[in-house]
Amino acid sequence: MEHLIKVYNNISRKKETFVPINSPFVGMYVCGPTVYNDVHLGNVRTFVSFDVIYRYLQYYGYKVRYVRNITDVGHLTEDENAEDKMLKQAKLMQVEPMEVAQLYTNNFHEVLYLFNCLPPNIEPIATGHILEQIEMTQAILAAGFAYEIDGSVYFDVEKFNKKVGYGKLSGRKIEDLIANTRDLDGQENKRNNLDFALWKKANPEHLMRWKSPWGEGFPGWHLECSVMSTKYLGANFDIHGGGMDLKFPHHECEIAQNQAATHYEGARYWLHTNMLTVNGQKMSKSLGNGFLPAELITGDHPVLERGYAPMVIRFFMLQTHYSSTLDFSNEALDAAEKAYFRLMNAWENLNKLSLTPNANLQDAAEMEEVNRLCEACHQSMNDDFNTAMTIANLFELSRKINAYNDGKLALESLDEPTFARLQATYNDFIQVVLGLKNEQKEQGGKLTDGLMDIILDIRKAARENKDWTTSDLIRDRLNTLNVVVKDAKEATTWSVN
RNA sequence: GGUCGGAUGGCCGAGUGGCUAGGCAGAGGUCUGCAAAACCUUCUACACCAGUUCGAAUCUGGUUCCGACCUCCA
Repeated sequence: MEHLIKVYNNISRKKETFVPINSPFVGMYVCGPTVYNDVHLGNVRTFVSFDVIYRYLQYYGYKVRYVRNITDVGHLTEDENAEDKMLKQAKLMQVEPMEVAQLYTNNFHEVLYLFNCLPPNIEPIATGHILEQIEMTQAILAAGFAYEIDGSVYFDVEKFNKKVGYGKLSGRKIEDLIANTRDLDGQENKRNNLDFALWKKANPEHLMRWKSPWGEGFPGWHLECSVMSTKYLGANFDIHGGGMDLKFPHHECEIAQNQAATHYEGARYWLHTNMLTVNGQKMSKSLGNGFLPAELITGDHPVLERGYAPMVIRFFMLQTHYSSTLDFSNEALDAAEKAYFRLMNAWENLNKLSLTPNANLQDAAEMEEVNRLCEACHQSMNDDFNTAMTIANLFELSRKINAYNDGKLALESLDEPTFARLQATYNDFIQVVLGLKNEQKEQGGKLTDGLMDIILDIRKAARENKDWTTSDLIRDRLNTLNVVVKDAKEATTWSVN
């Protein structure tokens, strides 16, 4: 049995055994959002994926320091004015740029909380690390891999490529890049189109500006991640994550900066989550084809037939491996919703079961099967955090659990350690590792429960008298209120849909 | 054009050189006053063309189609 975690490392393009630099400590850095507007669902997917990775690494026994930044320095928009996104939004809203940042940082936190993502251990913000960014720029200048022109400092990609090598992560060759870069505004004073800004001189009207050895300006986009990962995790740490779309140029530039300043590439394992698509097209802020998490929850969007609970959406996302694209459709969400409630139902059933061990009834084959499935949950997570496979294993266990609950299989065929393992594994993987919560739970309330008891008692009496008209009337009327009544053998249960 | 990644049954989606993914939907059955739930059984697969192999959907080469990145994006 293999008990080591394997991860697909984008820098080697291979699945590798995960070996922390300083076990049991693990450092993980994930690129966070730019807080100039609402997070959309694609962002949520990435952070849910890394949330599960964070959760599993901890469950596995590692002491993880999870750092996820907030980018609150704006970067260039695609329009020809090359306007800073933070500033553009601030002007639009007629507020301070930092108010924009605060507003959408709050929104970001609320959304991730809704999706049951654990907060990172450190959430550094770019504007809180201007000094460090100036220092790293100086270090890169001192190493000879950057140059200053007119109050801006640029990374010298060509020189770096000759001496160290550029393009390892994305597999790009510098000659191809030179042939293909476009001319962008505000870049005319760079030596080479490929060069990227470490520090930009601020125009007189630019609101976000800081003093530096090169005059007033603001840091380049790629720099903050190099700086903050180095500051909180060291120059050489374990995992760096982010969306696939950050692979180039963002992460490539980060690696170059890291190497120029510290000689290390930064992280040893580079993990990228794939994109969310709508009708086969990437969901992105720029394309405007995304919906907001709130819209998906309420169903208030033209392409959505109805809303889905946050946990249903989280479950839906985890049914796919993080490295595959995930396409959104009402059909897929409906299927996921049914599956999710089945899982939750089995979970409830499991926690109602209690075993009185009986050595005479124990069945070695049955115990082996349960143990095998429990083991498989670990194995599938060890295999590059394969949540889809883990969920499949949990469904196999669900079938068992339901059979025990129904009496179709004797719970006594298990001995105590096997039953305890089943309970622990099932509870842990759903709750601790996958971070799912039971959405059904929050209904009822004392008064409702009491009223339902009365109603169902009356119905029970009717059924005992074979007064099917009355019993069916009660059930049908409750149904119109979305209350579903189920007559199981022992008792009648109800739930709100 | 360059770089990278895909193509799996009605749908969503894992995985693998020979052995059931899983979920949703469909069919049959058990249970039930009926219904629901649950359980059991079951039907649809691995883009195309070559090659390697005892054996390939899984490896190799080619073809077609699709997507991402190459400008900010998770």
